[in-house]
Amino acid sequence: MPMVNLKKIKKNLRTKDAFRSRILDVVRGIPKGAVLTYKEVARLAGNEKAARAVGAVLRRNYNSEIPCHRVIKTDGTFGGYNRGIENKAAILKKEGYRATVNSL
DNA sequence: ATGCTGACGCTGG
DNA sequence: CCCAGCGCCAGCA
Repeated sequence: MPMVNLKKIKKNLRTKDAFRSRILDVVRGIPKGAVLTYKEVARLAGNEKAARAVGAVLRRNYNSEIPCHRVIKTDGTFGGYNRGIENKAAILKKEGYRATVNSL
């Protein structure tokens, strides 16, 4: 049973891997009825300039525990969705989202 | 290592 | 209002 390699863990914190998990963490925390923009998620994940990368990560994520349908564009449009853009719109409507949660 | 691509964002025209 | 041009970053060939 090897003990945890702190060095490696620490290094991971500033790696793309970490960035990715932070994104997922953030998205996982979006409450029902609310939505965040890609930019917001990027900021909460540590890099405001990485909005585009956020999309890239979410696009490749298929974990149903992650409500990636609650992430939309800054201009208010939906953006894309793995399981069908229509589905995304439908779900959001059903959840009755109001505005973006900038205060997180 | 290098070059494209894309669920983005902002500035102009 | 619509669109092209740039900048940005991670993912992948």
